[in-house]
Amino acid sequence: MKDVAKHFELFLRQRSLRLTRQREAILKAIYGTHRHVTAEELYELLQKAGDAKALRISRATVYRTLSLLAEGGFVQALELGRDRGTLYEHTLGHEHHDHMVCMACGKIIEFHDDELEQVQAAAIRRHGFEATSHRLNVFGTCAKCQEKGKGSAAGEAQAG
Amino acid sequence: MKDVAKHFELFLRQRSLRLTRQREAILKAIYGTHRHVTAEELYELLQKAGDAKALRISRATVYRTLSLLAEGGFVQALELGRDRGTLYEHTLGHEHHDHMVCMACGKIIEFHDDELEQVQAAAIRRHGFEATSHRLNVFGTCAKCQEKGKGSAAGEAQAG
DNA sequence: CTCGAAATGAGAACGAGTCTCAACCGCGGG
DNA sequence: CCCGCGGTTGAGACTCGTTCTCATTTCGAG
Repeated sequence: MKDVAKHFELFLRQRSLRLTRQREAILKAIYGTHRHVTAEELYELLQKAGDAKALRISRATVYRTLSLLAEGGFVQALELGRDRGTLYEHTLGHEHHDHMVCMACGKIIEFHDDELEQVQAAAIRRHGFEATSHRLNVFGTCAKCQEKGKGSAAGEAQAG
Repeated sequence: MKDVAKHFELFLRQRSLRLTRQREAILKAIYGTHRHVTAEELYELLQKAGDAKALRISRATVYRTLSLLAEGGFVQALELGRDRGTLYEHTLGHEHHDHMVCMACGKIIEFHDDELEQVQAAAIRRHGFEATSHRLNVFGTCAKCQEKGKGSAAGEAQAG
């Protein structure tokens, strides 16, 4: 986290941007949670935290900073349908991973598989495409919810 | 296409829904293009086409029908960031495929790889998850744009 | 400390998508 | 072939995530 702050400062300096209290607070906030948060959640979180230090942060600043952090690779946006807003997760200290979203309980599970990455990369290359990033989102039912659902009613959920 | 209309009629009948001229027109429109279209594009398209037949279709109906078609598995939604709206593609006659999005020219390339699918399925199963669907979106530069970019300026684009 | 430029706050604006509800019309029954 | 029930539609209001505007504040180099 100390490290991250350093990196962020450097990143800003490189682009002649300023290190403001707001930006610091936002970086700290998103690195202080292990969850996937929306801009709004982060905003509310910062409202509370900020009261103590008399530091008000507007919604606009949260959005702006989140974009900045995404550009710098400090956070990553996750888009899982237009119903919820964009979710953010911090990236430093988390290697690339994919997401499984449980349609029953809403849990988001991160996973990583080397073989999968390799096969993916190969398939993409085979098509002459040069990938800079990729996102795999899996929708379905997590282990826990499979248990729960065994006797009782069934679920729905579908698409491709 | 004739086939699809039949299937759709059946689908509606099973759910005691009605086959209206609007629904027919929308189904026909989305099966009449090979592109990925937004609800808005489809709406405009239908405005023109409808003038001839004096059939006006409202935006609401386009959205409603698109959802219905998605439920029935006739179309599939593609979400590639909040900047554009949701894209739709018809599914019947198209097996499952993933998407590569060129950040330079905006082209969307569909591809499919059996090995990839298998490895994916295995990785997911290994985590005790039961998948009902998944989406792999790859962002980068298509072969054509790689050529173009070779001598001149570079591109940006990034994320995970 | 000074000053210019970047950053912020508040709220207006935007836009994709949804909702409302009166008018409409598929479609099964008579 | 007409009737009527209730699903469907159109128009536009509405929602809500996100971006924009612009006056004011605040970094931070000198």
